[in-house]
Amino acid sequence: MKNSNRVIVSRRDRPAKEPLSRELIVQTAYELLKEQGMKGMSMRKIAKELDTGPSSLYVYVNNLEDLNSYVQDFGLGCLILPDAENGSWKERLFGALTAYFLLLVEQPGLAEISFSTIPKGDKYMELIEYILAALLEGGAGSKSAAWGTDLMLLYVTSLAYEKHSWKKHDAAKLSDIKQAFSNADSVRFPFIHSLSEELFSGDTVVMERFRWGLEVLLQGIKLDPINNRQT
Amino acid sequence: MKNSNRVIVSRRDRPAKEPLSRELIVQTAYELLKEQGMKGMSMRKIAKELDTGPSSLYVYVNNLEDLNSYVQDFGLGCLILPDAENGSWKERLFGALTAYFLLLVEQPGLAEISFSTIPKGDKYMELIEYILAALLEGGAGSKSAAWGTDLMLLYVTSLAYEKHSWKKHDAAKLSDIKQAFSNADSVRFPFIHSLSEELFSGDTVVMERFRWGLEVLLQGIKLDPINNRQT
DNA sequence: AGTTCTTTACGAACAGTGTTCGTTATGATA
DNA sequence: TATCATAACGAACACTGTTCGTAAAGAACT
Repeated sequence: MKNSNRVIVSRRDRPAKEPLSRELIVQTAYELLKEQGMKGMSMRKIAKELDTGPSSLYVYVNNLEDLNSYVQDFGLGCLILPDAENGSWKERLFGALTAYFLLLVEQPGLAEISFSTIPKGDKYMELIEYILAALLEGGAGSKSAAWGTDLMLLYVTSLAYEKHSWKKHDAAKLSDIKQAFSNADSVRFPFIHSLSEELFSGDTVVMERFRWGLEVLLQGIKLDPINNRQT
Repeated sequence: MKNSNRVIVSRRDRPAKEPLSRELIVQTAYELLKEQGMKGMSMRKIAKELDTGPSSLYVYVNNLEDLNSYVQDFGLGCLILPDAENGSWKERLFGALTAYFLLLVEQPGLAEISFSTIPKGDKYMELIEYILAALLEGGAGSKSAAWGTDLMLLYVTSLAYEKHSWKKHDAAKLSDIKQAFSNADSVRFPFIHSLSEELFSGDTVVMERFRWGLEVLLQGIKLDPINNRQT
């Protein structure tokens, strides 16, 4: 209609543009996610990157939420779990969780996306299986192992996301909050006042605090508070 | 200009409309948050509810992030901490965290907002102070108490948010995932396969699982894995 | 070859979003 | 009564996810 006799010439610099595919879309999306976080991974920006319109993507992907799942899977592809033959069960457990945590910290977009997306990819199931196995080998009961796996993964994801979320805010506001804590009314909030250092020390020694949390969780799980609860 | 001789008649049904104020905005926003979650708490919807334009709100609030903080504080106003005189330190600790958890579960919007917003209100500081005090009374060291407080609050918020996030997805997709777990390849994922019941049981017995997690955390914190770490 | 049919591509539009700007109205003070 | 800071707000900007109708390209079949 409006431009019937238009020249059908490729609108892109590169001569033969790679045809669209879900793989290509996911890769491009992940690239944007790494660079600019979830905010930069919009349908329109992905489409622009692929030199097409946003509607073209919907051939290969149902909606953004779907794409999020695929991208999460794709990102988890970089996760390398420790060899299941070597080391004690605890070393393997901590090794896997640390690898997962480091990946989320290095790619904060992945941490971001992992919170709003229910993981259902193969790689994530491998991770669950790996941790379940380690906990069971460590002597945990069925329920403790299952709930403990959930708990540990929740911990890792939350901590990584929290770390990212705090980093997003400008340093100015952050030090404002620190000040609010150390300047806390020592009458109403005596403990916050005196422990403000410790409350924020986790910010600088991330890995130490992470490791501490793992240790806490593991010790608690091993005690199995369901079976031998001490009121 | 364009409509100079317009009739200056109140565009609203109610005759004398309450003048704007931050309080009123926050209240209205919280009402929307309770009804429709964060998605329903947009500047435009709040403005519409107050029968005005979105730009009017910016007199009393810097931006949406700011408003989120205020709304979070406002919502936390409903939190009732157990009387600090009665009961053991553990009863008070669990009482406070349970009250917080129940509030977040009853008002999922609050859980949602608590994740994207750094808490800096008075009410939240009261909560921190309360838990710090309980842990210290329970015999935790400075660092354990501080990091333990963070850990327990992170746990409560994350679990409440996770619960909400899962509920948002239609039941169809959710049972799909459950199926994916119980149908998991029993060769690649033997443990997931055999423990799929336990992995999902937390969905139905929320409070039991919540309580279990608290117990796990507390046991782990009490052991203070920093000072007596057993490699 | 010509015709049909399905898949892929994509421009335009819809209904939203947060935020800013410039102008108007209001109420208190000088 | 005149002045002036503040409050209110319409319009616009630059975004967002998603849908719809149409156009092109290929494959399959007559």
